Amino acid sequence: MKDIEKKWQEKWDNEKLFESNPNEKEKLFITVAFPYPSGAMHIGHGRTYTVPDVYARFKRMEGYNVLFPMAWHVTGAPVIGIASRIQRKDPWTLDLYENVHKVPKEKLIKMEDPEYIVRYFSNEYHNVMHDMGFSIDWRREFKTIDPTYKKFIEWQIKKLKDKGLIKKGKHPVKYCPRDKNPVGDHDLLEGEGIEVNELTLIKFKHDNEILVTATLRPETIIGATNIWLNPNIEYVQVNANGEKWVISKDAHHNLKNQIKDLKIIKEIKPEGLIGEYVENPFTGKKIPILPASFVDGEYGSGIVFSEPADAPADYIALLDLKNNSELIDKYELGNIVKDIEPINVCNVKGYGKIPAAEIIEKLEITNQEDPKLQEATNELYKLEFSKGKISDNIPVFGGISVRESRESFKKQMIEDNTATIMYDFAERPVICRCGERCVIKIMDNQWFMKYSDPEWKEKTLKVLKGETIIPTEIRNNFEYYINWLDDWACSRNVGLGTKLPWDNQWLIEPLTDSTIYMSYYTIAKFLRDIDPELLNDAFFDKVLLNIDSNDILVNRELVDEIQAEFNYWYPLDWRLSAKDLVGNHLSFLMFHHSAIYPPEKWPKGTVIFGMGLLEGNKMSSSKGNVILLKDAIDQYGADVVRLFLMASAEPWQDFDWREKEVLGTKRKLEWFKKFASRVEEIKGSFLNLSNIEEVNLSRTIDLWMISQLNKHIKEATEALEVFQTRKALQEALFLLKKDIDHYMYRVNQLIENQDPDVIYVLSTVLESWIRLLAPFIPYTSEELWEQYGGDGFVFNAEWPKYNENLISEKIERSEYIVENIIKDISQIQNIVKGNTKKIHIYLAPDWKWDLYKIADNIGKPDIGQIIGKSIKANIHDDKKEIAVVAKKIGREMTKTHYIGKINEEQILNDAIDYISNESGKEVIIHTDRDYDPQNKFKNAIPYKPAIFIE
RNA sequence: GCAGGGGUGCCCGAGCGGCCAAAGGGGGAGGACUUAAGAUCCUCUGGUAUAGGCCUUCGAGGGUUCGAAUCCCUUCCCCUGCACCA
Repeated sequence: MKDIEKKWQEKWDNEKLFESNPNEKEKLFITVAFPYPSGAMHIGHGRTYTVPDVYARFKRMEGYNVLFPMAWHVTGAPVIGIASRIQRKDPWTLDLYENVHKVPKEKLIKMEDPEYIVRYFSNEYHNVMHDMGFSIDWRREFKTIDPTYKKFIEWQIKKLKDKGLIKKGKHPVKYCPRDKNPVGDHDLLEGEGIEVNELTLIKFKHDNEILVTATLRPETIIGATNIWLNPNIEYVQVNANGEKWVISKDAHHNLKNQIKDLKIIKEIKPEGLIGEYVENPFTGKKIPILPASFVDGEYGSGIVFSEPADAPADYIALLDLKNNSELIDKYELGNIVKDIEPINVCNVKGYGKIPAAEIIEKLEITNQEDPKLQEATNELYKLEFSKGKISDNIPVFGGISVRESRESFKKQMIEDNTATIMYDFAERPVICRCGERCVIKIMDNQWFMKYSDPEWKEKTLKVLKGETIIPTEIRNNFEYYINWLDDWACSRNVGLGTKLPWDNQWLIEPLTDSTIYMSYYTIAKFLRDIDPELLNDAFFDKVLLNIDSNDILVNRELVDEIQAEFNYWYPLDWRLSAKDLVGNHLSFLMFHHSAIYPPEKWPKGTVIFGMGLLEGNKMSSSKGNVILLKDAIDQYGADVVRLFLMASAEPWQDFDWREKEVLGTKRKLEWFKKFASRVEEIKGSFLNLSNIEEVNLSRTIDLWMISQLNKHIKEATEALEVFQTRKALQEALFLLKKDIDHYMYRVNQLIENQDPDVIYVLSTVLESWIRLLAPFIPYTSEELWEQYGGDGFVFNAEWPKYNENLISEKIERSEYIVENIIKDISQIQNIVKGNTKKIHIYLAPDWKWDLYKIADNIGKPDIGQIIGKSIKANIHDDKKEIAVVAKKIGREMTKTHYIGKINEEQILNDAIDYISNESGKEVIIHTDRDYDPQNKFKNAIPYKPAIFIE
């Protein structure tokens, strides 16, 4: 197995079969999203890259000049994190890379260098892809940190900036203060998937300082009855742009990343504030500061205002306090507390004036420490947000939906400088892998791609409109995402990558640097030999956009050649990628193509992939639940892996790697090889497939086999055209094999006699079959092709053509009738259980065929009409019998379509030995009622002869 | 919550108005071959029936139709994505 793989790899490489250059043939350019090589390649990746390879090989056999390139996306931050974790000897990371990614120890220590990591894995990817037999033109391979590629990216980003599609702004990110880095979910020890909430900070004046409260519901400011402080946590006074804010100490830890120069002035004792009054900035009303234990110092600002009508926590805290005489006495709050009552703010169906009170009662919450409080808050929050309205008694906003009013309140208060925005995690804790508590940091001076720009969106939708999307359902997703995409932060301050040409402190974000790189493939083989310094904007303007200038530094002839190559291959015919990239990468691709290229260079098709499962569970490197592709190849062979991956699911469906089924696939492949040698064995001499002796077939079963072959070729071809690899293999391998099994079983006797027709049929099947499977199992196919006299490489062979004339419905029906008779006989024998000797088969007389035809013309089982027309046509004398048969045919016709009269007598005589063998009885065929002791002849109808067993 | 996609026989999955008791795998049962095992091939794998039939089934309920797994409505459940991350 290994030997054969090595043998063909060498031959393919030596012949440079995969190197594609412009020629007179029709071109086809196909790419898959390039991998980010931060780990070893597993079988999930194997599927991703096998699909385009199969398609590329198929299309080459169809006569296209196909370009299938590959490169490595190494820009970005993850490897930086990995490298530093390896440097830190983080046990989890070391274990992952040693045991899951199987990096040898001596290489692992070198992975303290992020560039080494991507070098190591891209190299490994390359080798595994080579072993898989992928027909990649490796001359065009590159990494996204190559100096020449960086030049291309600089050109691209400048183009977008010139077009006004990039702007400055700021954005909150999850951030680790110790690593001084933004963190993604994969960088977290705890808190994966936790969302970031936008909170409104509302400022309540207290003397010369401001108590800053945080809320998700700024509209409830109208119903604020008091402020809650937690006497058990630490508070500080900080300087915020000249204002003196009071917030919790923990809040300062987070907020100093969001507000510039947020310096602590002094510590504040919360006890001193309790019982004091502050001013509601919206209403001007004075409200008291009161103690509450539910207030979380880590969340928001560590201070909240109380709106007991709609916030269950506020409501219960108020009750708690009213009943807590100890606390009231301690702070001397008696007079203050007793007067506080909830103020109605929202109305929502199903609740009265004080929704918070009702939900607390419903969930049986008894105090502010109750964990169910969260549930109550969430439920009411969602309900009021989606269905609530501001109460009519409230001026200006009365009757407006909660959803709308929230924005108005927020906007107005921010304008009045009585509020501002902050961000916080929806839940806690969020811990970085380094062990540090994460915060939300506002990255300012960020650069953004203006994906919100309506004109750009519109143009992008045009790109989408011109594309074929497979599967078609995904088109809706694209539309949705393109419309929904907001401005995208396209600059980063850590990671590998290209710097922003006009703002050197920033790196270009990795999804932004990989949007039109498919164009780079077409010219990469030239650029690798050119000094990057010569690759200025003028060069790319000329090559990619045909904008001429005197600034081009590269030799003009070469520039022309490069430009011609780009124009030959572009636009991209197919882009393949995984589902999770629909909302970003694949949409960005459309955005950027629309912005930079003219319509004739816009992409033409996109295919979306599903995920991989392993024995029914989600595949995941970080959880160790993967099988490395390398190991799979070693264990089963590349062809088996390819075959399984292509056969078990369509590309866009999730496939499930199950060892039992992989082994089944392996057996099928072995069967195929054996079949080839079996054909030669039957022939008894050297089998030369390029020189099959023609014969004239006459037996139904031989014609049937040829018909099936052509049918399967047709179906497989049509399926492959639209990337249905599973369906294609279903036809080209499994169903065809089933038919071959059946055929060989049927002609068993003839095989022994070396019947020339059978040899012809089998040779013809084999010859087409090897070509049919060549895109899927290239090694096996080349080997068999060579062994049985194929011409040249099967790689270059012509894709098998089906002959529509050889696909015959009547032939197919004939075999169906034979099989049905055998099935019916066995069924009857099962029921009667008696001793039987002979089987009589009665064929339908001509007039019943006429009747079937009349019924078919009517088109539906309308018995009355069938009888009427039949009598009128005078097909038979006995009108009663016509009625009986019409009823029968009426029932049958929906199941068995009329396909014209066929010669049942000949068909059954052809198969009489077979039927007799299968049933173990003597078989007699009758065309009349000469011998009909049980009156069965009358049961015979077309396609369904009557049976009598005696 | 919003958006998209699904629920099919023991399991995975095809089918998306009548050839549907429902392709193809896997698993199971029986048979042929073999000293045996494996591999391979054949048959069966919803129920029932002494003549090829009948009955029940494609998440649940209702409807359209001569006819529904397939179309429409209602309902329950599951999966994926929701961004600054490749």
